[in-house]
Amino acid sequence: MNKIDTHNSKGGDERSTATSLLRLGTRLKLSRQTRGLTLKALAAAANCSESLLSKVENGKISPSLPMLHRLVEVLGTNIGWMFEESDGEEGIVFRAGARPLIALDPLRRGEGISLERVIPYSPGHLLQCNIHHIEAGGESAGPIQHAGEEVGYLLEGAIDLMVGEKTFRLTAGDSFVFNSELPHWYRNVGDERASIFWVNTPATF
Amino acid sequence: MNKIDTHNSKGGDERSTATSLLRLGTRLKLSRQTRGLTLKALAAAANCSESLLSKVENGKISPSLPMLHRLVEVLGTNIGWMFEESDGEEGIVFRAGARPLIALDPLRRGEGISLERVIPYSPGHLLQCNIHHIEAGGESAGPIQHAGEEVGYLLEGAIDLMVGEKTFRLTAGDSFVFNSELPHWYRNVGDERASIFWVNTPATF
DNA sequence: GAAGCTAATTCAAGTGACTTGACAAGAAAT
DNA sequence: ATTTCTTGTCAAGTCACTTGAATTAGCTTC
Repeated sequence: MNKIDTHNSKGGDERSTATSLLRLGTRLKLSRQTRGLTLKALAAAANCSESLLSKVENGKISPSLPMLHRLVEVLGTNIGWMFEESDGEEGIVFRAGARPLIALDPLRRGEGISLERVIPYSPGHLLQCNIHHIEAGGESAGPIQHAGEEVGYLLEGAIDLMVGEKTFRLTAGDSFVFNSELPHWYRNVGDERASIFWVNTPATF
Repeated sequence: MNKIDTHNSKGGDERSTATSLLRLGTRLKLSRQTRGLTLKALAAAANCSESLLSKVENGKISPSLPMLHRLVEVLGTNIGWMFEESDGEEGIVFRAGARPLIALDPLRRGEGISLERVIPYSPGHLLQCNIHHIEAGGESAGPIQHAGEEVGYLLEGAIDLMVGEKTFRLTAGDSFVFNSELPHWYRNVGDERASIFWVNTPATF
């Protein structure tokens, strides 16, 4: 029996099976998108077809365990996280070092960058918040533009932050605010890892 | 002369023309996306081709004034907004130690607390952001409730954060997120100053 | 162990949103 | 008037993702 959820269940169970499938799919999709991967890319990396992924993400089928395992491996999460119950009331506090870490796809989102998720995914959040860890020499890929506002605080290291036409050299403790419409990107200019606490409005992904 | 920007200019101007075109395009695109319209839909509403819109949004061509007028009309903005210089440019970066510091009224807001303003007060900000410095033994006054969402990160020290019915002990590096409607307050439980990087959506959401 | 089922997986074709390039129609400059 | 712009259209192309039919793998059950 390879699948996650048996279908021997009948009647009332069917529905909850369906929604849990969908939740799994949603999380997988989110993980993928956060990393800037396309279905094709992920399929290649996890050695399966795009089609399969599409169906899994949309809750049409449930992946086999080996399959799911390969997926979370590529995505850098763990299976547990995919099934964690949504954090109503709990999940207010997240401990240092216990937050999910996501490596970005170097080609699409930037070189040597990983995101530490501060706000877990669940629909209805007004804010998006990650700690960007940038290895020495790392930099974000091409400028990004979207609606909203960005605010951040440099926890450690030194970066050049480019916003609009200007470049700013930031060191630990410096902060910034700007309109997301302005194209922006950054580069680690120190010898060590730089970390930025970064918050922005709507998660218009 | 139908276009926005003349091309008689030569040399150095060309570049700025190009970027201003791109900015216009970006804003148009943003307006469209915010409204959830596709190129096709907008094209139909503004009576032009998708292709044209695509080019305008990508700064490949500049729309004629009548065209632009129809666009902003459908999008419900005005032409002026499309060209407004974004206020930003200045006031993007705030240096550690150079941010305005505000001592809270002990009676009304809390004991031994000062706020370091990260986002300057000015209308039109979507976010509110302060670093809360809490002296040893200090605590916020009675619980606060408002609409929106809060996210924070403990920069240094140790605090007890009370949200709803629960209390959490936080140390440096821990983070939290919660709905602003939940009553919340905090207390410094360490021997030294505690600092929290705190972001919230303004009540006007 | 073969027969039969069910559900995961694939391949190939389809769709929707956007882009690009070749060309037509107007204005502007000569 | 003719040449040279540039906006605008049409049709073809691309990219990311979906859908559907066909195949395959993994159990059950005889």
